Amino acid sequence: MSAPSRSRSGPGDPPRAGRRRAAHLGPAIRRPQVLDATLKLLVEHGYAGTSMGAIADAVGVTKPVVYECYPSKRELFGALLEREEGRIVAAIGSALGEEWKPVEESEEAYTQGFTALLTAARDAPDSWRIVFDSRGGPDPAVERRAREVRTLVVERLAAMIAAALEAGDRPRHGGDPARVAPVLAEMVVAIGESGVRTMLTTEGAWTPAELGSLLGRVAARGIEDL
Amino acid sequence: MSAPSRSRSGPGDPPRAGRRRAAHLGPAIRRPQVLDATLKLLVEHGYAGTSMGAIADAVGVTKPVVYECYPSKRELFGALLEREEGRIVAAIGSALGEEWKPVEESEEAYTQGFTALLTAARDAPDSWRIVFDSRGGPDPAVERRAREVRTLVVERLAAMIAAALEAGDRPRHGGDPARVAPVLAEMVVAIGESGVRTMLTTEGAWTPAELGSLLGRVAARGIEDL
DNA sequence: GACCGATCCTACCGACGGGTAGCTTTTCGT
DNA sequence: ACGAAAAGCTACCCGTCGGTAGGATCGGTC
Repeated sequence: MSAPSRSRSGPGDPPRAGRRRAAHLGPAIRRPQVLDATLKLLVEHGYAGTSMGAIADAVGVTKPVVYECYPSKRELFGALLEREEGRIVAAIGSALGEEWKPVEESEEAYTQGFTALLTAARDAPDSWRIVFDSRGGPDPAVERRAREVRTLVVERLAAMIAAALEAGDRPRHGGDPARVAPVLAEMVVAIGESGVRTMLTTEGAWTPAELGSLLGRVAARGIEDL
Repeated sequence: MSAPSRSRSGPGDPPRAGRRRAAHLGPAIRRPQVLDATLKLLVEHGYAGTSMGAIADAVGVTKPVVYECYPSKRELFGALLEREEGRIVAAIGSALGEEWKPVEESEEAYTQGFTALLTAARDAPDSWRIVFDSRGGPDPAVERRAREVRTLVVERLAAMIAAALEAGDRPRHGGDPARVAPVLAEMVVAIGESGVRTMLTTEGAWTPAELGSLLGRVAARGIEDL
């Protein structure tokens, strides 16, 4: 699970165990295949542990074909991040919704949000891992982008929570909303991540709706009357 | 922040920019220095991105000296993990305490636990990162060990939460405690991690006690009456 | 002040990874 | 059926990395 090297043994680069010549599909078709393979390997072995040769093998092709799709390793991973970032942002958008619901319905709002998030996470878990769990990044620029996405999510959530805190006219115990909201936002995101982990490790024991409901209840109760 | 290469430029291995010969300290003294340097680099660049040469440079020494301390890269990282694992387990022990407090005081129990955790995390943040955020591990064996520590923590917490859920004689909405407790445990751990992140990113804006109190309140309220 | 073991350093090896040049095979239009 | 463009493949370059041999230096001892 951790040895990224392909099954090599010969002296030169090409192991070419009796693999058949790959079909002539062309860069346009190959590019998404390359990204898919890269995503999988990246999650398993990290950036430095993922070699272009291993990616080529995973696609069932040789290195120059990969380089025909992306001119360098950096650009490949940059493109990958961009694609996953798009997926994440779209999912987050639908999970958070555009408007903050009234406080009375906040539990329902959280439940819906978590459910949407968990559904998206179940359908494309690696996309989430790459952003929320990004370490050992490609190079400073790409890694920074990954962190920025997370920061963006947390900030948007923080703004929504701050608005909700201020809207409520009950006594405040937690101090200044502007100070507390970011912490709570970070926490809500963490709760979402914990849900993703739960779904992945228990594999089918929970449905997104079921788990989302549980998480939503906990999050809403924890935050209300703060 | 992401280029693990040392400042090399010459053709061979040794850059030897005008560094002075290191003092004769010996393996026994050097070993902890090597572990410290390795931990720092590991957190920054991941396993594959951390070279023995870079470690040597960080210690202010050359590669053979590092190999005098640990016979291989694998063993070095194994020893590192063992040390950090010990620190973590000790901190967790004091954070969780030995007994589960009555439900009435659960908020206080959580607060104390989080505060202890955050204090430990503040004092040795990298120890935590390496375990909770372990990806691209050294080799299957070592990486597995890292995950086991996390699993252990979550399991112990789950047992305590399950006990607390069953002890409470109030109506249950969340379903079977044995099913719900692991999810909540995962969540509490996630909340703790979010607290660590908050402390790291806001750098001094929160004290462990203050933040621990906030997190404890949220966690306790979220879980009680479930 | 000369010896000696412990310690460190220079210089190197084989393997692997990113990246490329140029040949071979497939595919497709005519 | 044939030729050329498109796509893949082999074989290689160069730099870095894990790891090692053997010479240089330090620090204490007699």
